[in-house]
Amino acid sequence: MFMGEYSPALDDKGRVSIPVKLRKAFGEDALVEKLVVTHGLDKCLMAFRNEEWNEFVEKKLMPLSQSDPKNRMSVRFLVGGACECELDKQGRMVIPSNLLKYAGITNDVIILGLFNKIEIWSKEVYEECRPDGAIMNSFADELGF
Amino acid sequence: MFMGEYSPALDDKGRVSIPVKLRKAFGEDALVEKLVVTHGLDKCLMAFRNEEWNEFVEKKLMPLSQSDPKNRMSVRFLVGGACECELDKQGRMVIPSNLLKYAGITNDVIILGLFNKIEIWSKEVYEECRPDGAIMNSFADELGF
DNA sequence: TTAAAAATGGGGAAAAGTGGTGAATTTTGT
DNA sequence: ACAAAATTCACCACTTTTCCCCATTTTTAA
Repeated sequence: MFMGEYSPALDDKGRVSIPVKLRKAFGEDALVEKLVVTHGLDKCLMAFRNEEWNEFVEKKLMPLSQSDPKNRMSVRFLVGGACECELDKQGRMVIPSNLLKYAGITNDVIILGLFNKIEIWSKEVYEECRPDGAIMNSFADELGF
Repeated sequence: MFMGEYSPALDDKGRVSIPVKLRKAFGEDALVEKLVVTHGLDKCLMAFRNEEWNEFVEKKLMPLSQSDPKNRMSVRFLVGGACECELDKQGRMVIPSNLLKYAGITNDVIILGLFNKIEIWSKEVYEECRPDGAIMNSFADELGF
């Protein structure tokens, strides 16, 4: 289960290092070695473990009717944008330039763990829309706090 | 499984190079050496491995009733437009000029991997209709994000 | 404070992409 | 039908990018 916020940097070679806490999120022994990265909703990227990605593609994406232009665009957005990124021995991965551009990532990065997925943001972009306590007021009751 | 976005160029000789990641998409050892290219839905071309193309033709196209004029047109569009393109030792293929014209391809190209097929776009054309995050909002629930 | 783990920076080898040349085949004109 | 020209095709060589690993710095924990 992914959780938490981290802020590594994009180095000169386009690498982002994935924190060990996230790599260990699915069992202490087996570090995550590979992530599927693609366009996220909002101006960010999302990354999945292979297992989650494959399940998602098979169950949600492949059944979509290709006669609907909107479905075709969605598949292009998600699968056409996807990249299987291997982590090097130090836990870093190279993110393709088209994805970096989409998310507006140039230097500092914010990585969020969100149960089954990871979100990757440009720090500047994320600070613009970072959620604060106020947004929770309408939810507090139904969440049971 | 094809995935990802790539942007090679059409060179002076009408060759487009297919990225190694796509050529390896169906097993590390066996690089794709040949693709069947034909008209795509929307203003692009689509390309298949022989296996996928044959299955598609047999299961979807051949059963179509030839008494329906719409079916006859579909077969002309897909089979009449198809070309078996071999890749050279460097992974490039020559695309017939009628297909280039259909897709409006003159210089820069965008290639998308979409699980069982590859789409080939003119870069200019694709930028005009490139999907963004907004298109996904209506799907978020049903896709399970 | 010290040791271990994690993050960061960098360099070298290998792979992939690109341009180009010569042979072979097809087309054209006489 | 034959020769010349043009186009196509296959492969070679160079440039660029990518990948993988080593070394150093920084952080964390004992």
